[in-house]
Amino acid sequence: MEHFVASAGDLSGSQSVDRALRLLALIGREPAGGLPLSDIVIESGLNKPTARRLLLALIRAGLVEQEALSRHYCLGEEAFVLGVLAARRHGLLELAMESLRRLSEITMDTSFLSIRRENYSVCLHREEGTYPVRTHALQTGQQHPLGVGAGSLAMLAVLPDGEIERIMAANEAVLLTQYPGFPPDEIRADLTLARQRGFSLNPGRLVASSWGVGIAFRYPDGRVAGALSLAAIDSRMVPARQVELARHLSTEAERMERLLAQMFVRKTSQGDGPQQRARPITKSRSA
Amino acid sequence: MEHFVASAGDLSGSQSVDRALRLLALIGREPAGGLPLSDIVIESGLNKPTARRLLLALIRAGLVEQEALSRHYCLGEEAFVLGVLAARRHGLLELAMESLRRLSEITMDTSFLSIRRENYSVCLHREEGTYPVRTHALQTGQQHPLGVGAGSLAMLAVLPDGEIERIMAANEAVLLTQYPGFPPDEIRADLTLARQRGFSLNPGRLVASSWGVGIAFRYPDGRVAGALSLAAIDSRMVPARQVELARHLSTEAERMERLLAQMFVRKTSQGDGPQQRARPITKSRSA
DNA sequence: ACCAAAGGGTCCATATTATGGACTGTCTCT
DNA sequence: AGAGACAGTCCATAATATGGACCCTTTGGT
Repeated sequence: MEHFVASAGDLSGSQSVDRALRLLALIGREPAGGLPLSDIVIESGLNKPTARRLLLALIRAGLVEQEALSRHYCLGEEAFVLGVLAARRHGLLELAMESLRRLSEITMDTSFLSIRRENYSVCLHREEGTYPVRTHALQTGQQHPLGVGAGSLAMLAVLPDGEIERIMAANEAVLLTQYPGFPPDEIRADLTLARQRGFSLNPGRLVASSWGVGIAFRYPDGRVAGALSLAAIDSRMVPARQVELARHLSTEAERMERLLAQMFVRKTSQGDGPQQRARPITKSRSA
Repeated sequence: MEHFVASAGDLSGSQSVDRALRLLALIGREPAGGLPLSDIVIESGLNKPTARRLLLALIRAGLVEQEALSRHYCLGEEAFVLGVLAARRHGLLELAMESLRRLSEITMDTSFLSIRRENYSVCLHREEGTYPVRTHALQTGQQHPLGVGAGSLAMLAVLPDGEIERIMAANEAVLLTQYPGFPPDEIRADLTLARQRGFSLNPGRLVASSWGVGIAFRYPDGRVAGALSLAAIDSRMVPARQVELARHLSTEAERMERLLAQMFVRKTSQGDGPQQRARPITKSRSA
C-alpha cells in the first residue's frame, strides 16, 4: 500500500472527505451525461473500490446520481437544491442575468458569465444572441484553464504577475496536452495585449472563426469576481466592433462591481451587533 | 467511545463522508447567516473536534465558508457553482420560473415553488406578488415537514396512504415540539379536504392570517416533482377565490408536467446508443 | 476592573475505519 | 465461443478518524 505522507505542516485530517469532495467536483466538471466509473478512477487517481465507496456515500447524500442504463455518475438533485440555497449568499448569476440579457440584446451576439475556480474558469451562463450564425464554443458548466477563452483570459489578465506565472505553471501540462491552440507563450502574448487594450480577445483559438472579447470585474476587496464576455464569428469581430463590444462589456462590468459593492455593504453592516475585529481563523497558540 | 453499530444489513462504508455531507445539508437548511459551531455540534450530534474537522474538509472544498467575524459556517461559493452545474440536469426551478411569474402577475399574490426532500418540503423560489399586503411566511430555502404549508401539504396529499403514515410518524416529534399550529390530526384532516377539493389549503396555520393554496405536480413516472402554491392574507382567500387561484395553479401544474415529460423523453432517447435494459445497480451475486 | 461562563479551536493515544489487491459477474466485439 | 473491458465486491491489514481533556478569547455581570 503506497500512501501519501502528509507532507509538510499539513495538520488536518479527514482524507476520505477530501477525496469524496474531489470526486464531486470531478463529476461536476463533466458537462454531458456524467462519467463512467472507469473514467472517475483514472481522473481521480483513486482505485476502484475506494472510488466506488465514496461515490456511494455521495449517492446516499443525493449529491450524485447513477443513471440506471449508462451507469454513469452525474450530479444529483441535492446538488441542485444546495446550489439554490447557496445562491442566497452567492447570487452572482442572478446579479449578472440582467447584464447578460442586455448585452445579448444590444449586440445580437451570445454573452457569457464566467468565474474563476482556482486555476480554471467556469462558465456559469450562456445567454444566446439573436444573430443567426452563432458559435457554440462555450456551454454552461464548461471549464477551461485560465487564459483559454475570452472571459477566462480577461480574468487572468487582471491578476498580479506572480500569480499569473504560478497559474500558467500549474496549467502548463494540461495546456500542452489538451489545448493545442493555446501554447503558453501565445497566452502570455494575449495577456499583454489584453492589458494594453483594456479587454481580452480570443481570436478563434478554441474553435476556428469563433472569436470572443471579455472584461473581468472584481469584488470590492479587489479579488476577481468573474468576467463577462461576448462571442461571435470572426466577420463580426473586426477591430472597430471589438472596441464597440468592449464598451458595452465595460458598462456592464461596472454595473456588476456596483452591485457587488452594495452587497458587501449590506453583508458586513448586517453582521450581528457592533464592530468586532476579526480573529485569525486558525489556531493562535501563545509563545 | 460509544459507537453506532452498523445496524441490519448495512454493507457500506465511508462513515466520515456521510457525516460530512450531513453537516453540509444541515448548514444548507439554515437560511440567514449560517450556523455557529456550537449549534452544529448540537444539531448534528457529533462532538466538537469531529464536527470541526469535517467542516474544515468542507471548507477546503469550498462548499462551506466560515465568516470571519461571526465565525458562523455557511454555504460556500463552490456549492453555488455546483448547483448551477447540476441545474443542467435538474432544472426544475428554471422550468418553473415562467409559471411562477405568470401566477404572481395574474393573481397579484406571492407564488412559491417547493419540492420534496425526504420527509420535508423545501422552498426553492418565492416570486413576489404586487399586492401591497404580503405575507412573509415562507422564504426561499426554508424547510418544513411535509404537511406544513400549502405546497408542502399538496405534495403530501398526492402520496400513497402508506407513505403518508410513514412520513407523519417520522415527523411527529418535530411537529409536536416545533409546530404548535400543526397537530398531526389537523394535518390529516387537511389532507382529506385537499384530496376532495383537488387543491391544498393552509388556513393560516403557520402564520395567522397568512393563507395559502397549493397543487402538486409529478414526474412522468409518477413521483412527486414539486408543488406550486400561492399565499395571501385571509381576506383575499375567501372560498370563491380559493377555487379561482386553484384553477390558475392547476393550469401551471399541468404545464410543468408537460415540460417534465418532454425532458424525460429527451433524456432517455439521447442515451448512448440502442436500448440497453437496466441492470440492478447493486451486487447480484449468483446462487 | 476583575472574574466566571460560554464558546471557538486544538492535541494525541486509541481503536475503529478506510484501503486496495485480487476476485466475480456481465456485456460486447470478433 | 473466447477475449477483453467494465462494473461491482470481498476481506485482512494498516492507516485513519475519534473524542475526552485542554487552552485561548470574548462576553456579561457586579
